[in-house]
This record gives sequence, structure tokens and C-alpha cells, in this order.
Amino acid sequence: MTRTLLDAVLVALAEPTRRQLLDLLAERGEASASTLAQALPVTRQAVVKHLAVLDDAGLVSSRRAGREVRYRTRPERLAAAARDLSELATAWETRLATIKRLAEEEEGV
Amino acid sequence: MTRTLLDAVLVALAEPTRRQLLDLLAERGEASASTLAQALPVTRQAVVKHLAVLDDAGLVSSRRAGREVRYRTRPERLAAAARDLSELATAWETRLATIKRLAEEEEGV
DNA sequence: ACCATGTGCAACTCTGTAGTTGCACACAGC
DNA sequence: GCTGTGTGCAACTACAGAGTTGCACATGGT
Repeated sequence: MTRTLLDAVLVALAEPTRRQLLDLLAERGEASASTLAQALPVTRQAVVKHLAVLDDAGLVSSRRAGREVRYRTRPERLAAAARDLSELATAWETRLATIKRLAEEEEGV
Repeated sequence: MTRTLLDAVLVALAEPTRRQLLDLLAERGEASASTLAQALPVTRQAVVKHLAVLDDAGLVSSRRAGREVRYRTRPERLAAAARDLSELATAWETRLATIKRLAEEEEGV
């Protein structure tokens, strides 16, 4: 189970500002913390912290380009998280179907 | 866009205790707050609050049975959230692919 | 060498919320 | 009727994290 990683993704996505950052990054392809901060009602430092959380969750990656650090999204990681949730949903459905079947059997006896 | 609903789901799932509650519910099919609290290191009241959050996100439903209230998971809502995230991932991928193509064209000039 | 811009680190404030306790009410069984 | 157990509501505590400010360091351009 990639349980710990999925947890990190969910925590990262639970924050509105972080989702906004991801939107901006998806839009621009690549951007620095300073540039992103200009488009948001928060300081650069706040943006840096959010990007760190997103990085821990694997949702963004960063590279140095001269004196600035550029971030970009990592769609595969989000896709993986989506798959994990989908699997979880399927597991629940199966469980509920089994319970329903058992209930009907008991009723039949 | 079911953006607001997806938000609620993400916030709900970001909490470890809430995910545990969902696990327990998926396991048992149906359970009351008091019963669930016995399996967790928190009080019934804490469980009730968490269940309220999960209910707001549409991840669980409840029904009265005599003097107790029984909760169960709603797999369709989780599945829907998974689909939304998947679509988002696809959108990012498309965007990145476009940017990459543009970069290569410019390089070609 | 100097200046402008971008980043990194640390300490601080403050709001949200997870969790608690205490008590009142509701229902099932005796 | 009384008593168990389960639920509902309200006030409170406490901690995590979102955001800030201030300053030091690094890099590119002139």
C-alpha cells in the first residue's frame, strides 16, 4: 500500500491555496515562487511553504535555473492518487454488495 | 464543475481519523458512533464530529434505527471524487504536452 | 565592485479544528 | 414507573499549520 503517499497527496490537496498554486503551475507550465506569489494574495514565503508540501506529496518538482527555482506539476502522481481512491471506492462497493447479499440470504431462511 | 463538492471530499479525506472511520465502516457495513468510538482512541463526540464532516462531503450516510444512528459508506461519491482527480491529472498532462511541443518548435526556428 | 532580484532560514502571531468534559434528552427493556 | 444505553448540544482546551516579518546569503547584469 502506498498509504503514506496517498495521505500526503490528500493533505496537500485539502488546501485551497495549494490547489490554486497547482492551477497556476498547470497553466504556466513552469514558474518560480516569487512569480506565483504575485498572482496570489499571500507572500512569497507562504507560497514557498505550500510548494514544499506539494513537493513532499510528489505533486510538483523543482529545478534551479540560475538564481531562481522553477516548479512544475507532476501529473503522474495525481493520476496515481486518483487511481488509489478509485480502488478504495471499488473495495467499498464490493464490501457493501457482500453485506447486502448476506442480509438477503438470512432473510430467505 | 463540482468543485465545491470535491473540495469537501478532499478536506474530509485529509484527516487520518476520518479515513480510519471510513475503513471501519467499509469493514462493518454499518455502525453507530458509539460503537465506532470503542475501536478508536477518541471519544464518541469526536467520532460524531468526524462523521458530520464525512456526511457533508457525501462520503457517508446515516439512518435512525431505534435509539441509535447507523452510518454507512457511499462508494459512488468516492468514485466520483476519484474521477474528478483523474480528469484534473489528464488536463495537466495535456497542458504539459502542449508546452513541450511549443518549446521544441521554437528550438527548431 | 556594485546593485537588483531571487532564494533560504528563523521566530513570531493567529485562526481553525481536533478533542475533551459535562449535562440534558430520547428510547428500549424490565 | 424506573434504569441502561445511545444520542444531541454547548463550552472549553490545546495544538497544528497558514501566514507574516526581518534579515542573511546567492546569483546575474552593468
